[in-house]
Amino acid sequence: MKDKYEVLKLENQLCFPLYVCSKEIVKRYKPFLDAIDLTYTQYIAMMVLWEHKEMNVKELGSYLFLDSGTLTPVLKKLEQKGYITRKRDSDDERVLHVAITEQGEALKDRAIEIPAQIGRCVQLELEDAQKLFEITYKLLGTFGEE
Amino acid sequence: MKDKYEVLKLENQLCFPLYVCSKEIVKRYKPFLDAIDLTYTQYIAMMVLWEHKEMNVKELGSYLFLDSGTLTPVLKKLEQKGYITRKRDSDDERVLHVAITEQGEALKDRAIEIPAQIGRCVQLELEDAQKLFEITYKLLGTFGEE
DNA sequence: GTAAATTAAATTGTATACAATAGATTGAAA
DNA sequence: TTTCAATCTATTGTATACAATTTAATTTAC
Repeated sequence: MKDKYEVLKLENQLCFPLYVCSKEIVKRYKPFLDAIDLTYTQYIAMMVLWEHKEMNVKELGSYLFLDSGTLTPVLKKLEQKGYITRKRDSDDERVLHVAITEQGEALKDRAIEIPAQIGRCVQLELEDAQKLFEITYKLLGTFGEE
Repeated sequence: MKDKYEVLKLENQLCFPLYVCSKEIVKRYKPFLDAIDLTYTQYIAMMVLWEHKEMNVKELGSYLFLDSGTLTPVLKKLEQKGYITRKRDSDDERVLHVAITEQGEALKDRAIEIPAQIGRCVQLELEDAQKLFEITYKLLGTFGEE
């Protein structure tokens, strides 16, 4: 008879390899991101702003699945570096607008090679990468609902 | 013509949904792990020790993809709680052996329902879960090589 | 029109992660 | 055997994450 504790073995967990893959890939970004003086969290925040130019903290958080507790210090750093501005909404002082600066815009050209560089670091066949992308996005879609 | 910055859009990244899925699932462990007073990192360390009873920090780190910088405080916490012991190897004082205690062993019975509870929280079809497991483990296998 | 509820950010506290370094011990090489 | 290199754990410093709370502003109820 099978050990009833089989379900508690690390190798039988689904979350664990996901957690490791996430960490390991993020780690591989480091040398490339160091070159443009960004952390991974700062990088994904910049990605949203490269695309949308302007956004408040709440919206940005819903894109990134991060709350203000995480974003506030990240955005202050990006402001210090001159890549974004932070300004309160004049109609609703609770809301803080984050907007990309020229300097932040310029950073885009220095970042453009990163996705391909990471692609070369991560040894995954195209088919697997596509499937992984598909499944994780499907899962991610279930998180908003509660 | 397609925007050359397309590759920098958040929605075109593979790492991002992986990173979000990992975080969101780990978050879902919290209420269940709170009930047995473990954090996620403590939980996966205990999983290895439930299975192997005894192990040094280096080995444990290679199972968990964590270094001593992360593990040292985690293991000290588990020792405080009485779930493990930490003892230097008498032949090689550099090595620290971690071993499960009776109390740690007993915790296994309180944890045994957690995998099924998480399974009910995560809305993923069996086929997708299997595929995700397969791909992430394949990827994880490429990390050791460098 | 004002009290109560809600909302958005920020703050606080705890727990990871990890790079880099340090400290101690052991192994290897000469 | 003694010096140098390698190994293992711990420490330090930085940056997340997130729960819980706080603060300030706005909205809703009445």
